[in-house]
Amino acid sequence: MRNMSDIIEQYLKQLIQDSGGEVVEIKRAHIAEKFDCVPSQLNYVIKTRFTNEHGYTVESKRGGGGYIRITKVETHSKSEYLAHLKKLIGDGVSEQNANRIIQSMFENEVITIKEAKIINAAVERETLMLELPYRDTLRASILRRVIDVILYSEE
Amino acid sequence: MRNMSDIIEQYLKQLIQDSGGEVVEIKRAHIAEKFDCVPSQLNYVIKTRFTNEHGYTVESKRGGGGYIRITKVETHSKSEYLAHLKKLIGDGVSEQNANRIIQSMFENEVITIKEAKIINAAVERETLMLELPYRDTLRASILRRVIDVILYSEE
DNA sequence: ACCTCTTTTGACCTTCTTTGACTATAATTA
DNA sequence: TAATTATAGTCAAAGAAGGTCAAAAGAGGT
Repeated sequence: MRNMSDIIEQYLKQLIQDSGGEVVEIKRAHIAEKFDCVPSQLNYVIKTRFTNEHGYTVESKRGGGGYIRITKVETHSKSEYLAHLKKLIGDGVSEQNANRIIQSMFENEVITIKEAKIINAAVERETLMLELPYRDTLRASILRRVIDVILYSEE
Repeated sequence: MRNMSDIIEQYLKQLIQDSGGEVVEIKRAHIAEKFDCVPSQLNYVIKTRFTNEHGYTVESKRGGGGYIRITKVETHSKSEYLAHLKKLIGDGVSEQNANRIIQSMFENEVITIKEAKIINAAVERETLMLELPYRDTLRASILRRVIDVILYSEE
C-alpha cells in the first residue's frame, strides 16, 4: 500500500470483516490519531472508497458520542443487488462511478476479473468516442443492459 | 546499447525478471532521476517498447503514492486470431457481423458463454441508441477494445 | 546535403492525496 | 436555557504524482 488513504481503506475493510462482514463503527478522531493524519482525511477516504457505487452505506453522528458507521450493502439476493446498481446508474453515469460499480460487482463475486475488464473496456471514455452528456447516457445504457444479462445468466 | 531509451528498456525488463518475471512497479520520477533524464522519457519508453503488441500491460496511478505498473502477459496463438477479428471489424460493423464474431470467439474458447452474452448486450442496437452509421462505428470501437482486453488479460 | 524516423526535452495538463481553516450538530454542564 | 465541549462535515488550496504533445536534436539511409 502506497499512501495513507489506501492504508486506511484496507484497515476499515479489515474492521468490517473482523466484525462479521457487515458493519463497522468508528470514531473519526480516533482513527486519524492512529494513522497520524488529519480527521478530514477519513472523510476523503470514505467519499472516494465507500460510496454507494462501491456498495456501502455511511451514516454518522456529530457531537458527543459521535461516530461514523459504514455498512456493507447486502448482496445476499443478487437480483436486489443488481437492481440497486441499475438504479444508481439511472440515465447517466460517469466513468468513475461506472468503475466503482464494476469493481463492486467483482468484489461481490457477481462477475470475474476478466468480465470486469471486458465491461470496463466497453464503457471507457476513449471507447465511446462521444461528447458529454451523450457519453454518460450511452455508458448507462450499456451498463444496464450488461447487468440485465448478468442477472439472467445467473440461474 | 546506444541510447537512453534502450538502456531504460533493458533495465525495466531486468527488473521484471528479477521480481519473478511477471510484473514491476516503478515510480516514474525515481527512474528518471536514476538515469538522469526527464520523467516523460519513461512515457516514451513505455509507449514504444511495452505496448500490448509487445506483450505488456501498463497501469498507472497519479497523485500521492502514484506508480506505473508494467505486467508481462503471455500471448499465444490467440493473438493472431484476435488480430484477424479486429481487422474484420475495422471501422464499422453491423450487429449481425458482430454477433458472428462474438459467436466465433466463444466457439474458439476465447471467451465463455457469459462473456459472450455480456459483449453481445453491450453492442446491441437498442443498447447503443444511435443512428447509422455512428452506431456501427461505435460498435466497432467497443468490440476492438474488448478484444484487446481479452487478448491481454490472459494470465 | 536531404529526408525520414527515432529519441530527447520541456512546458503545460490532469488526476489523486493531504491538510487545515471554518462550519454544523449533538451532548453536557453551568 | 445558555454556554461549553465534543464530535463530524465541507471546501478549497497546496502538494504529489503521472500524462500529453510538439518542438528540437540525433541517426541512418540515399
